[in-house]
Formats: sequence, structure tokens, C-alpha cells
Amino acid sequence: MAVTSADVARASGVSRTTVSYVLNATPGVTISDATRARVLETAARLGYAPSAAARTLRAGRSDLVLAVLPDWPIGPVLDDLLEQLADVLAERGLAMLVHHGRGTRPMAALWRAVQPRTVVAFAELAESDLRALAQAGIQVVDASGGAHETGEDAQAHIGRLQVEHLAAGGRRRIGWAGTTDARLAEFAARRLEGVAGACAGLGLEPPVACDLDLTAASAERAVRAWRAAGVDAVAAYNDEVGLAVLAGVRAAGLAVPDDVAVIGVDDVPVAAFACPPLSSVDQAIGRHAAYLAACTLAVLDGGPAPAPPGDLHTVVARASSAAR
Amino acid sequence: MAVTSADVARASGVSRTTVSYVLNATPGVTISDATRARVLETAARLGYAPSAAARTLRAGRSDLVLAVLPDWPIGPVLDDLLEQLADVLAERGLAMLVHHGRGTRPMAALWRAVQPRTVVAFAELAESDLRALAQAGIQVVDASGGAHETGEDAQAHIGRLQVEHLAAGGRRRIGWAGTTDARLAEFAARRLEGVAGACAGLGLEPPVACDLDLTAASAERAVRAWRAAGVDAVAAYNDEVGLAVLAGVRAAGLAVPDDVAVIGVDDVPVAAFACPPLSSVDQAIGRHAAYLAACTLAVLDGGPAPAPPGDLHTVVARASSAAR
DNA sequence: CTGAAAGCGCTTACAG
DNA sequence: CTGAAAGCGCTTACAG
Repeated sequence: MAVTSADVARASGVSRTTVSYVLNATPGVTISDATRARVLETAARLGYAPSAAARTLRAGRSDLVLAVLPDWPIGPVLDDLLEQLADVLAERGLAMLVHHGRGTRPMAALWRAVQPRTVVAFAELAESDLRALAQAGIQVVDASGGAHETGEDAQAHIGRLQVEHLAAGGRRRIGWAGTTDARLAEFAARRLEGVAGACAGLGLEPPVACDLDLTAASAERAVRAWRAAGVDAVAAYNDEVGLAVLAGVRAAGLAVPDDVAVIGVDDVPVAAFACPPLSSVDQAIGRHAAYLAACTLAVLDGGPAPAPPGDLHTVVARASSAAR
Repeated sequence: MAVTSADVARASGVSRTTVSYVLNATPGVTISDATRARVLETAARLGYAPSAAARTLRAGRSDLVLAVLPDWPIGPVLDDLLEQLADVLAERGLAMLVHHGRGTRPMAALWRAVQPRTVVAFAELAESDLRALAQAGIQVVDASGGAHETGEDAQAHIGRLQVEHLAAGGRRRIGWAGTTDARLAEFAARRLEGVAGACAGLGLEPPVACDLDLTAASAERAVRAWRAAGVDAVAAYNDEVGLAVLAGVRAAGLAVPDDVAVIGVDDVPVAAFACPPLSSVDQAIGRHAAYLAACTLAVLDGGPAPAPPGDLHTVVARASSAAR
């Protein structure tokens, strides 16, 4: 049914070898212009596209890049990042296969089955998987955003930025608004560490941590707890949680930023529309994506690793964290 | 390097045929329990996983399901849907390959290269692609959300629900808040059609359409235009746009819902935290995803198509569209 | 400059 | 109950 290289060969009166040489522009072989033109024309006319399966079997590796996602929900940030990465890879003729780390079947089976060219790991991989990948010669791009160029954990760095901004605005007692989503727990813990570290560094008391789900009731409860502890500023896990906090403060009859300042993370468009507009930490996702794409290409080409993009995180100050 | 079925055969002292029979539990062949146990144990011990490429080449089709996304940004709704679909497929040993319809290379090359088991099309496919897929025996699941069970276009249906809700609250002059994102144009047009149709059906004047980007300035401009036309209610393309409208109304010194009512689409968590809380149209994405997964499995198994899930869309009424 | 042949790893008639 | 052999579509030494 499908047209194969043999069909193209037959139709253009040459061997499959020649077809392969022409279509892959194999370096080191010279094909007469007439033959080349004829093969190309025939291939186009027949709508020939080489079988990925056969190529993979032959080459021992596919044209697939496997993106291993963590078990947590993909927010708009990671979403953008994946899209941009897929675009860059597509330009190189590579398709991106997205795998949610649901643990449904062992990673080992997956990468063995798919024989990806590269694995881009947004989640930390198990030791055994890393060993196995290394042994199979599949290189791994670490996109878990672990280390920051300051040597600090990148997530902790974000938490630190939040606290430093709040403290610069005259706030002295910091609350932390985490999330009850268990899948985000590990991630949130790293943020909270940064928050706690920054408080310690600034001589503030340790942060008062509350986990919210995205309901008004849970936000109100958190606000009461913070209030009881004398909290005058809240660092939120992300903008969604931050907006929940704004609503909770309102519901408790208090005012932002007069009673409590709030800052989120991600700087989603909606943050600017809140009342009051929500301060946030921008993650410069475009530059991050470009860097990640460059890393992936470097791994593919065996080239040198690109220079890290410098600091990607900046505080976007809005009314919700105005200085008092 | 990688362990093959030949390795397993050698290590367990049988032929590759037997290994294949045991591992695939091929129906119609009987293998002695001793042999079966030995092969299974050996395969596990060696960490054997069959090569997807070889299987695909042999079978003429892969264990991949190709999800063809439209060119528009993936919102939280589609995002959820994809994740759930991927989970269901994973349980069946199928991996989902996501392809953004960027038109970077012709679809034809992609499906030919990948030989997917099924294509789940979230965007409408070109005639030529549909023909080619049919010819290659690759079935297509239409997930573009085109037809609604009422016979109405599903997107138009959502627009209708918005207008009917606003009109039921005593609003007489409807504004439409679209998006300047060109990738969403076609989608938004179908919504607007539903809005216009509902207005006509209710004897209201045609909607006053404005396209917004997600900035306060553009929202303010739109609000002024609506105001000049006497608009007292706005149906927004989605909750993000709806929240921008809320901010624009505030910036114009007007009040929601007293001067203008607003309703979005998607019912994202943040909608409930707005001031005032934003009304929305819930898309019951979980049920939609389940239906889509069932359709995909039905196609894979050649079974009958599952019953459509009934009406998935419901208005979530909040303060932003309170009756006047 | 071009072609015949081998082999990637799998499954499945076909023999025994 | 088990094995030897062919073939899926490709690429690449190796001959000519």
C-alpha cells in the first residue's frame, strides 16, 4: 500500500542503493545530475516518505526525542516550554514524544522500546534508569531545573526572590502558601526551603506555612492562621495560589496590601487583572526554552554545552506587594 | 548492547520463535509450562524489552497514537484532556505522540514515517491527508469537537449558552470579547456565530464584537467601544479574556455586574477568585476526555462507537453576571 | 558512477 | 510442542 524506496527505485529505473544515496544526500558519493533529478522527481511524484521504523531498526536509534515529564500537572509555563522545544526539534526532523512519568510502566521498557535519540528529563530519573540509558548510549538532557548558576537550587532561588522583595517592602513576618496537590509536594518543598533560607538570612522569623487547595474556603482558613501568627506578607507557590490568597484575604475582611502583601510565581497574564494586581516572579520561559533547546541540540550534535542564560527570574512588582 | 529476543532465546535454550510465542502469549499455540516459565524468567532477568522499531516494521503499524493538535495554544482544558487520553492509551501499551500542527512539514510525511495506529485529530485535517490516511488504513478519531449532539456546532453551542444566560438575567445588548490571537481566529469565529445566532433568536440586536489581547489597555479600549454601543453584558472567549474584561470595566470606572455583566468559558479555578467572581461555562473536560478515550479504543478494537456523553456544557453562574 | 547483498529485531506461516 | 526460514524497509560496506 505505502510506497517504499523499492517503488521509487523501480519507477526511476535505478537501484535502491542509488535512491538512498540521492534522498539522503550521502556525503562521499557522487551521483550524476540526471539520475539525481530523476530520483527526486519520482520520489516526490509518488509521495515517498521513508519508514521511520525501518530507519530506526537499521540505525539502532530513532528520530524521536523523549520528553519525560514529572507527575505533576503541566502549568502554562512548562506547556510553553514544551511547545517551543518541539518546534526547534521539528526543524531538525525530530519528533517529540511526551511521556508523563505516571509510573504506569517502567521507564526502562519505554526507552528500550522507542530507542529515542535523546531523553529530555523534566523530572529526576531513577538511578537505575540513568545507568541503563548511559549504557544504551542515549544521552540525557537534564531539564529538571535543578541547579541555579549561583549554585543554589533554582526553585529555592525563586522562593528567596519572593521573600527579599517582600522584606524590601517593609514586611517582617512571612507566610508561605503552598499547595495540597501531592504531586507538587517535592517541588513546593524546594521553594519553601528558599523562603525559609531567605527569612533566616534576613533575620526574620521562620515562615508560617499553609497548604491551600484552590477553593475560597481553604484560602480563608489559611488567612486566619497567618493572621493569628501576625503574618504581614505571603509568598505563594504560583499565581493561581496567589489569587486564591487574594480572595481569602478579601473574604476575611482584610485588605491587600495594607494588611497583607502577596506575591505569586509565573506572571501569568491574569495576575495583572486581579484586584489588586498580583505581584509575581517571571520565569522568562522563552529564554529558558531556547536554552533547553540549545542544550538538546548540543547533545545531539556532540557539540559543547551552550552557556547558561544568566539569571532568568525577575520580580514583577504590582500593587499586591506595595511597600508599606 | 541492548538485549534482543535472540539473547533471551540463547539464554533459555530455546528458539526465537518460542520466545516470541511465550512473550506475546500467542493464542493457538501451547508451550510447556516449564519452557514458558524459563523464558519469562530469563526475559525478566535480562531486562528484555522488544524493539518497537522491529515490531512496527514487521506489523506495518506502530504502537503509537498520533495526536494532531491545532496551531493554537493549548489551554488548561485541552491540556487535561490530552493527559487523560495519554493515560488511557498507556494502559493499553500505546504511547501518544503529540504533533502541533505547525505546518512545519506536511502531515503526510509524519504519519507515513511514524505509521501510527490511530490519529486523534484535534484540528481539522486537510482533505488530502484524510484521503491518504484512509488509503493507508489508519483510522482517524475526530476530536475537533465539531458537531454537538444537538446538531449544532459545539463551539457555537457554548456561545449560545453564554447569551441565553445573560439574557435570562435581563441583559439586552450583548458584547463579544474575542481574542487577537490569530491562531484562535477560526475557533473564536464559531463561538461568535453561536453568540450572534442566540441574539437573533432572542430578538436582540447583533453582538458588538471586540478582539482583546491580554493587556489592560486593550481591555479598556474594548469597554469604551461597548459602552458607546450601549452594551450591558459581555460574553468572553474564555476566562482569561473574561478576567481582562473585568479589569477593563474597573479601569473605565464602571461596575460589574451593575453596569456590565461578564461571562467567560472554561471555569478555571481562578475565575472564582476574581472580584467579582467570574461566571463561566464549564466544559466537563473529564467526561469529554473519557468519551474521547473510549472513541479511540473503539477505533482500535473495531468495536462500536460509544454513546456520546450528553450535554457537557453547563453555565456556572457567579456574581459577574447577576440578574439586574 | 551504480548495483547485489547483508543485516538491523521481530513475527509467523510452515515443517517437523 | 518446538525450530529454521522468510520478510517487513531501510542503509552501507563491498564489488564492479
